[in-house]
Amino acid sequence: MPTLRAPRGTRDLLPSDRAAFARLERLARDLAARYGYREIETPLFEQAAVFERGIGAATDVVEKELFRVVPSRGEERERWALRPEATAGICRAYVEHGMQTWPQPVKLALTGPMFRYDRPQAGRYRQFWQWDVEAIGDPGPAVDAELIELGARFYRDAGLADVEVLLNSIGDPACRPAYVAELRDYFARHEAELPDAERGRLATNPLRLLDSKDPTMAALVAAAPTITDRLCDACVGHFAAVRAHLDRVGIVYRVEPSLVRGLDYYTRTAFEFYRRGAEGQQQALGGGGRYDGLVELLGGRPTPGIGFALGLDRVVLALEAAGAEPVTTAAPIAVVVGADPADTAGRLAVATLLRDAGLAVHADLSGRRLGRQLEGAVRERAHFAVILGDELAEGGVQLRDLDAASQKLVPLDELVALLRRKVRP
RNA sequence: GUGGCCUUAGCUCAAUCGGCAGAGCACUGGAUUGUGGCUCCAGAGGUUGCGGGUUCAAGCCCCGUAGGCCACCCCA
Repeated sequence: MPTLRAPRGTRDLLPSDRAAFARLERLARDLAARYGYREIETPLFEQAAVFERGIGAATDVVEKELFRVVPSRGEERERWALRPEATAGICRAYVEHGMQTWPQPVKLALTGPMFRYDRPQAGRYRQFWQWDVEAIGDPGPAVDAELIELGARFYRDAGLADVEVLLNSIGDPACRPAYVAELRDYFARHEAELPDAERGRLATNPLRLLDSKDPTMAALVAAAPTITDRLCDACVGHFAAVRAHLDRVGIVYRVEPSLVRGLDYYTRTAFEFYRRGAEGQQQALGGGGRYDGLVELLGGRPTPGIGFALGLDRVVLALEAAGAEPVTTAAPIAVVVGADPADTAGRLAVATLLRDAGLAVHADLSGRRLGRQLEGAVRERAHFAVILGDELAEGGVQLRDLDAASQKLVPLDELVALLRRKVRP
């Protein structure tokens, strides 16, 4: 029989990994609530058109990385895809459920797996987890700053000190087309100097040439016209106001004129979070931006919006790299062990009694001798062992304090009260 | 999609020139039938990623393939 394994680019989160994720998810949920964002859940797959129209058919995410879903029978004409990100699906839900009639802005948050068919690499998986936060219906600029501050707080509270905010404005329909045309002209004049790999982008997406990592491009990019100088008055005003708001709440950021985002729906504000010193690798810890045209693109009324997505896998990785303490799972309060290895029913009954009282209790249901059972209890980091033995005949058990290495005989019907008192002094 | 390195027990790794596949950790059991992380003993655990080839003989050499890691690309 061939070895069965998790698909390429996916992974099992074993309890220790899962505990680290759970901690981040708890933090995300708490912060979302504190900032007035409510949780939403959308399907793991959508009609492919949601992404093709929303994200843009010419983007890498849609063109190369979409996981298409083909049903084995029935509905063959449906074209579905696993979600590569959350924003498009959330905006689809906004339109579908008439959220424009809710008090604006509609502030939503989602935590869950995303899927991209890409070659796996350090910190890059085909199934990965994001915390996604969206504010739909507020043109900003204050909400832009609020959202960036929220993202920065998440990293700080998670224990990552050296996260840097990169900020840019990439214009809007009033000014970006002219800029893109100018940029295309500029690179076309220098076409001979472009590396082969980059030349194809001249026609498809000249903006992407700006964040090329090819060192031979550095001088060319540095001399290229910048969007910052070509923004229309409205975008200039918006960008300045976002910066002013960020300054006011004490967020340090770096304006990065070459920052463009890979999804077509972004307008004006664009930002990314990087570990300091790790820029340039595929080590973005998160990113987001404004998408004032997206809701309309998906069939809704013209509605502004802004959001970000943080990669939980990468945050866990960054925490490990930073030498953070591993997250430990809660130890049981007590382990029920027995002198008669065969009496699993007795141990199970006493454990159930304690669990009825709300205590976290493990029962050693193995057939091994008492010494081994106690050894196991200690290794589970339990504080107490309830030892079942001959005393049971008179309705008593030994309650052993594993930390103090002492024990005493207690009547079974006082065990719950006693343990509760010790656990919650 | 492109390139480089790698793959032996659950994990980390040995195995001389091509000559009987091993250790540590972890796991299970035992050490005078009721007491601790230690110690000692034992057990279990392998199609050496997979498929071919060369050879009397392949973990080792050759070809293919899958997977992992790293980089490009892209992004989280």
